[in-house]
Amino acid sequence: MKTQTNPTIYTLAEKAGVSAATVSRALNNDKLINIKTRRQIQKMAEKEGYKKSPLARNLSLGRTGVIAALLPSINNPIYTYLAAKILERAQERNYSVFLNYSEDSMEREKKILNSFSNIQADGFIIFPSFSDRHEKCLKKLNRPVVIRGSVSGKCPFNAVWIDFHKGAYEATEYLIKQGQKNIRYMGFAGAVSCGDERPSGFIKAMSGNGMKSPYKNIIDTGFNIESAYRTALKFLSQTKPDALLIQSDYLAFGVLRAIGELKLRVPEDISIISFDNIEFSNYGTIPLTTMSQPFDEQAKLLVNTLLSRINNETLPVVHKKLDMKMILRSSVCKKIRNK
Amino acid sequence: MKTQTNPTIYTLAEKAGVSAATVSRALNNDKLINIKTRRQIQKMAEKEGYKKSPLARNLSLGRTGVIAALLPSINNPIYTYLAAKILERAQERNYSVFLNYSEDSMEREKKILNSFSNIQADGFIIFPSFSDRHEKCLKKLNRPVVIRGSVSGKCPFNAVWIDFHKGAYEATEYLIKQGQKNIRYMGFAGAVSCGDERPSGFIKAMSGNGMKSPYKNIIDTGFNIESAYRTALKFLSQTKPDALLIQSDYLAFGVLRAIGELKLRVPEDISIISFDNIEFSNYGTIPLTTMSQPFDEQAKLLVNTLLSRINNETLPVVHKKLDMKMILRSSVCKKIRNK
DNA sequence: AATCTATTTTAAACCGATTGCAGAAACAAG
DNA sequence: CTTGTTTCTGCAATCGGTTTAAAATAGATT
Repeated sequence: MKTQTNPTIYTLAEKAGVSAATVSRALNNDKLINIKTRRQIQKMAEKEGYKKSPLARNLSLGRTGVIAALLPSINNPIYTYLAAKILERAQERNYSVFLNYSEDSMEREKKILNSFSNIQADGFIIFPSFSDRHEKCLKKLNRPVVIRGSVSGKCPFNAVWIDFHKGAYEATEYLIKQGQKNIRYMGFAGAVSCGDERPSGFIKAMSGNGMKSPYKNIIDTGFNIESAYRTALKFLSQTKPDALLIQSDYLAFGVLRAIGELKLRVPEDISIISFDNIEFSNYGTIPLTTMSQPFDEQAKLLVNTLLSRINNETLPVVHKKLDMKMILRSSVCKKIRNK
Repeated sequence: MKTQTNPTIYTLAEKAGVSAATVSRALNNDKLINIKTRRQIQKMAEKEGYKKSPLARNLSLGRTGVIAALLPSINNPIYTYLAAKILERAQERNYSVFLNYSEDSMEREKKILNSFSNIQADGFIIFPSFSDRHEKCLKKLNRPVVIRGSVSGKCPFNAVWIDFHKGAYEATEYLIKQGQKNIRYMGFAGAVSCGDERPSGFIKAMSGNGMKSPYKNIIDTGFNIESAYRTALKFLSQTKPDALLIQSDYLAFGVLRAIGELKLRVPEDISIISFDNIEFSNYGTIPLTTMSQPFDEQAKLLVNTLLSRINNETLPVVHKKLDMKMILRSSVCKKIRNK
């Protein structure tokens, strides 16, 4: 079997007795080329197993057909789901996606952002984990960027985020309506600095219902599941709250382990609402009531605004906030109190 | 702010009063260029914010620096973990990775494999979900391929896989030693056709211990968590086995929901061992005893064999099988029987 | 037959690098 | 001063496409 070099527009041109320009145009179905010639060349290309070289094509066109995405973590499946949806949407529009994960490390995040400027993607989707001090980094990319995360009104990049404030408010209200009194919020305190508004939503709902000094009711779990487990174990062996509002389903699974070890029952002894609606939240011994974030809509929005921006850099900057939806399952119960 | 076109070796050459060839060589730190000239050009490139165009470079070099990977599913985190490790290893060696997911759909798998031949990656990592009838597809890629999955001895591609047979055998033996009698295997029956050897390992251990017609003890869950839940719910409301061996931690979470709904306790009423050691398996109300598969070693092996093959196509084909390790947690108990 | 116009096709530049080969410069030796 | 080496630099081709502007051909009009 000889090493057969792939056909190019030049070899095709020779075989067809026309010029390379004609072949190129014919393969792009350019009306400039006579329909007969076009068909004939297309058929020949098919027969010879011709494949366009994306490399050459992109060099010539000055675009890569690639968008790069920076996600915070591989462990929390929510980012995998989002990545998958982004992939899908991008592929529909003939874009490829490079994924990368910062693993909630500021250092890695910086490093990846810098490496992105060598990657020559046509645009970027960024999930920042650390405040918006990146702005200079992102500007240096010199390409359209869409941020997934809350930003201030004057942020010069497109952004899409979830109304966590409202979500937390509604979840807390719901718990209160179910008769829960002693409610705690558990989550990664560091997330607040980069715009996590869940704690403030929680506090608003709690203080609106007459709870005082609600800040004391916020417990920092750290950002990974193991630290959430340890924190919960320590906390719950001392205190027995009625209900927990947890920053993510992912962290909730850490808390659940502590609950299991302490032989507490959900929801009889303790009710739980968390955030995200990852697939796992609906399985395991106790399906979790959760505040769902819209994966499809989010991904569609991220990809669409990015691609529009890529194709027309003068488009106005868009900041879009999406709502959450409560998914009722089995981790919350009505608390009946004997006065 | 004017639209500043990026510097190229040509603009640099002009500014430095040398030829583009010299600039190119200097930037590649070619000893052919006088050390003084080299430093000077490098410094200038730095100052001008010069970035090599990967597109042009790769076209010229005839390689892309990209490897593409086809994974079966986004929902089962094990593939995300593996993807992340593959990403890491590839990045260490300056390769980028395109990910794609077949979602256990044969149609999608075919489609993606075909699209891969347009992608011009330097090599491919393929997790086949559907037997090895792809061989022609993979050959058409005309590039190095490494398969993650068991293959026959004469398979012409590199392959890395896990010794699921042995893993299942050991897990079953362990359950038997714990005094469990009525043990069932639950998993996706379709996986067998593409080389899943867990059922055979299970059967070997069971029949070696005097159990007759062990095939009846295999229950098909389908491949997703929801169907695993439904199957388990139906099955467990009729039968109460002592223990379950479950194909993956992922599916085990589906089964756990059924167990929770039926008010059974793990491990008091029913013991569980599953496979993979995903992060979630260590959390939730009951940490699962599981047969761990080596993520790091696997990813390293996949990437290394692929890259070696890319850099030297004449290397011999390697088939490598990796062992599992049992991780003891809380989902199995010793069964004490009153005769 | 000559002119004009509309339709097809092609030559050549370009995208931004790499690299073989030839030639220039620097230096040493005779 | 000439010749021979060694070291350094540049020309030009190459990778495989796209696209502008110009040339060739065909068809219509007088």
